[in-house]
Amino acid sequence: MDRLLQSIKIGVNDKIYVKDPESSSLGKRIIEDSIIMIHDMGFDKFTFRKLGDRIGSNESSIYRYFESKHKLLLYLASWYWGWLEYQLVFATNSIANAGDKLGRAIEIVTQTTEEDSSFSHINEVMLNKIVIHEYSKSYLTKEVDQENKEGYFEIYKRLVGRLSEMIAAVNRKYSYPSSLASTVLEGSLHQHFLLDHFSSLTDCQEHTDPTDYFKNLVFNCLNKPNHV
Amino acid sequence: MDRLLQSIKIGVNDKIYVKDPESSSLGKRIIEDSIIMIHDMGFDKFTFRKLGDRIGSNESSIYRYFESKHKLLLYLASWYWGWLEYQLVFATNSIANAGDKLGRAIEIVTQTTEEDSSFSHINEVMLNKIVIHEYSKSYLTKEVDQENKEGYFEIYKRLVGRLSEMIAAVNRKYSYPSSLASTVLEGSLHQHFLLDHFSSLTDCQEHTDPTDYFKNLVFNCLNKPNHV
DNA sequence: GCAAATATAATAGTAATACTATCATAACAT
DNA sequence: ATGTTATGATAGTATTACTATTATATTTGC
Repeated sequence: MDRLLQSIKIGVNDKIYVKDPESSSLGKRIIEDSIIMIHDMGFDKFTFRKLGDRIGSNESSIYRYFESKHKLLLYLASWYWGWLEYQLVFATNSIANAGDKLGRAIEIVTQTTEEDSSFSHINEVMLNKIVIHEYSKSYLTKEVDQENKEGYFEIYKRLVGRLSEMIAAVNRKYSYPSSLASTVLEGSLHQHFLLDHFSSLTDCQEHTDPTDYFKNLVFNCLNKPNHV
Repeated sequence: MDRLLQSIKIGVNDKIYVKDPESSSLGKRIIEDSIIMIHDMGFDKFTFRKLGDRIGSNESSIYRYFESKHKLLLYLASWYWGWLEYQLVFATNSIANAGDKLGRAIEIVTQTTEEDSSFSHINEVMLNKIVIHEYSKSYLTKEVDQENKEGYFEIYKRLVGRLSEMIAAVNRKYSYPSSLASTVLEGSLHQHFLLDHFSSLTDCQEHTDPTDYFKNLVFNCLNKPNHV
């Protein structure tokens, strides 16, 4: 990706944080290092105290940015989906043919994040792995309905909506565009997880990856099996 | 389901528990009431202390059966998948035609559990909801590879394997039978979750349910779109 | 350049969690 | 009646996920 990314800002719902972490250097270190730590030790073992120790700051200062580690996870996930949405729109915007557009969209949302844009403090490669391993925990809670009402999942829902519309544009008669879009997004995370931990449960490997699988799946569902 | 269920025992890996909960009445109450409590309050807020209070037993006694609440979740999930596997085999065993067999299999694994068999202390309706809301938490951990080696996910893997073979039997040329099988099982849980909490992300409702969606999806992938 | 405002740090404290350890008692089997 | 096993009661521990308070930097306005 190019330098445009340097200047765009992902618009995370401001109710997710107490103070915008993009507004200070401490905030940026909280984001940068929490990504590394959650990636390395997992969300469950990650604590604000450990993060404070690592960045040479105090636990209480971190609470000035996020009221809980759950909110921090919501923030990281929202940022990731916003970033992916940007990639999606950027890469598909100029494609006129609906089938080509959808094919490109599936590539964007299912492929492994390979490169850190290295323009920001955010390591997208690690963040992608965090989303694969931890995203479900952000909504598999008793508070999900309340938090959904407060808009904490807006970006993700918008992304599913975009994919759903691209699916519908290819075949208006297909009955399940939203279910298929949510299956591709969630299923992609799951296939990548299986690849790492349960390889017998997936056919994806070096030569066939989740992208191939999902393109085949989606275009077969839409009765355009030879499109890509 | 019939009385056969009364006498079969689901063979959960015996490394998951310290003492077999099926071997005593306290053990059975632990299972019975933990299902109700996890269903009602969610796995995160559930504790052995609260369970002890509820069943009039002591926290320390519960630890004689399960060394952690994580192991209890693994037990409940294994039991559920074993039970579902039994349903699957029972319902599809006598079907000769590969397409019919697969269709029935998809119905079994994607439909909402509607009836408590009421032969055992286990409420399958609640357990199904627990699996929808909590199953991911049993493997989204840093210990997953170790626990996988110890066989804690055997039954689930066997179930994916069975479904995968049924898929392959319908179309030997299809390249992704395992990925598709895992997508159906995991995706079904996800669609049921969306139905409850993010209805805008699914097309499943009263008249089209996850079963319809996944039958359409699978048979389209296998190029037998008119089979069911 | 200085005071006021704001941001961050340090320290302490709390209720709950997820256990472990020890000892006592109840039930059950021979 | 005795020994064995299961369960219960109590206490204790390290950690977690915070909150509260006070002190010290740092920045900003004038």
